[in-house]
Amino acid sequence: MKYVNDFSVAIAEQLEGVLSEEDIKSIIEVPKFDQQGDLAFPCFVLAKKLKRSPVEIAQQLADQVHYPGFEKVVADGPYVNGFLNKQMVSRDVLTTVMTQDEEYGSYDFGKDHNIVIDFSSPNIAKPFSMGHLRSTVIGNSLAKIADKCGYSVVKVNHLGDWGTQFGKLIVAYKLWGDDDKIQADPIKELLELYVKFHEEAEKYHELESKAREWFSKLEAGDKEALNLWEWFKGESLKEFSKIYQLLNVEFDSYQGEAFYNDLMDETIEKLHQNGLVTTSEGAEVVNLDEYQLPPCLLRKSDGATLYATRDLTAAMYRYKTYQFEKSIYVVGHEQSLHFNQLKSVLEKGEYSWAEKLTHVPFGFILKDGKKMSTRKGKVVLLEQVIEDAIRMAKENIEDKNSNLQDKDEVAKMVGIGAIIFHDLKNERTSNVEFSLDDMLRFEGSTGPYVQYTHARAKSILRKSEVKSDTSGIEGLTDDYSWPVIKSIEKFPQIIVKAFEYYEPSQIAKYLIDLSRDFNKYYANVKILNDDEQLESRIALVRSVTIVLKEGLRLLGIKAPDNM
RNA sequence: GUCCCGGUAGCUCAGUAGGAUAGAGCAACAGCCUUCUAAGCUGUGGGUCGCAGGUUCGAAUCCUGCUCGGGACACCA
Repeated sequence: MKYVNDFSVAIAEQLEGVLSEEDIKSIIEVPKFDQQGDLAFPCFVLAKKLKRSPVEIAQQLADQVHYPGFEKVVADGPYVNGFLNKQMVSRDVLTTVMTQDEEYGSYDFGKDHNIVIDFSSPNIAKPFSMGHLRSTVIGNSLAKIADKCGYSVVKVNHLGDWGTQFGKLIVAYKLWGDDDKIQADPIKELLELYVKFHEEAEKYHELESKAREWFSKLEAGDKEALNLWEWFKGESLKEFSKIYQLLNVEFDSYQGEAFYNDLMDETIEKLHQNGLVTTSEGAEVVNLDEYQLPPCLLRKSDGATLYATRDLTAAMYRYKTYQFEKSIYVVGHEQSLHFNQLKSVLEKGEYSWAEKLTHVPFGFILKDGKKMSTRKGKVVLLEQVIEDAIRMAKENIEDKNSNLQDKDEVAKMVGIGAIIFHDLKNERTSNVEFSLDDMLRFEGSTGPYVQYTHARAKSILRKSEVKSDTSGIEGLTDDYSWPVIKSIEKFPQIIVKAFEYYEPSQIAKYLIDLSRDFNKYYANVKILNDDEQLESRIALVRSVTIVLKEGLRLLGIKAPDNM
């Protein structure tokens, strides 16, 4: 923030080169407690250099530093604490936000660069699990954040539409399948077939080899196998698109694994030319000893290609097609090794863009402390959870605001907002225990809390006569508006942080903080009071709505004006 | 066995370039709606930051060892 610059310049003036302005800037921090001021300069480093007591130095600096942007500068033990001029800063911040509106916090450092984000990527013929939800909402949010930073974003849904599971499914279908049942509820039926297959396969091992047989047929282009595959895929996509519509997620490409089938030989051939491929135990592999990694398998001893081959092919295809600056994979953290191998193979092959690949892992959703397993049918269906959330949101509306218009529309925004926010508020990499109660909570640090804060603020704006105009903003000096102002001022930095760490949770946490600050303000200050600061207070409220709405948008959540 | 994550309040988690007195939400208890939406606000209780060393003026944060939990480790994706 620019006030850090001002502070470091003011301090640098007094130090006569003992520390550079850059150094000072990097030392400056935000005090832990409000009463300690807005910016602090700890004097420990200086004490060492000057061989004097830090307390003494702080005292001297505090007496000498003067800058019109500060109300006062005081020494507090070994710290020099600066108190910003509230009137001036608040006027600046509010004017900026209202002028820039939804562009506030936007950057253009990503201009003219493409980012490919691979996310969601559900498996065909399997239900859309909570795990896929994580990939979907994280990826979707990262796409919006990257766009906010100026990048051109390509959102890729790398569908799991190929692999031996289709062999299993075909076998199961032929043995126990019922067309009518599948038509009626495809995902559920296909899942049951899949689960049944694994149950039966434990007793009758020949099922496994039958499945491999059918998958080979599929790869060879067998008519019957292909038709079944098309059918399963079509039904699955119908189901998925329902969910994407609810979550308001869109993709630029649905090129899944099957798309790369014809390019696989070419990939292996290229790697051969680079001299990377060796044969081991009948399989074609790339040795990665120098990276301290196990070898990467490209082709099984029976001639079939593997997951790694497909991902290598996809990476090459994407680089050729999009010339990406970054290629991000939002995939569960259990696949870290796979992506390390992927990157290492490309590095070894001297593909200069290998370093542009980034695996953005996330922890999984646990059930009773363990990973959920599709094979055993131990999954919680996302669609069910979404329905529950919307229904509960509706009940809340009937209960608290039954005169509301568009109840169903708002219930949808709130219910889904709760689910998405719940998923994004925690650090990506931590595993989370599945808890329906937590997901459907609308109080405390939740999406609906932020939405509610936004709706209250909007409600005030509807009641005020003040025009959306910056000329009357004089600035605010009270204690309750100050945390709100400082919070609003931080928004642009939060976006950069969220982008650099690939962490939407940074934004989610920020929105909770801002909402809390604003709710305190709301509870303690009469906003619609006709005095000379009315326009400034309204500007504050308006700025809060702008930031909350934009922040929620970056998470993929809608902000109703009324709830 | 090797490698990668993680262990902070009863529960879920913040604390990301080492800094002042350890922070929220939930749950529990006690308050606040004739005034801008109570999905809110205010207060109370609750902690050997997994354990032990080390580096430092200063460690929840960095290093080492141990321990517990999860994950990955060649023909699945």
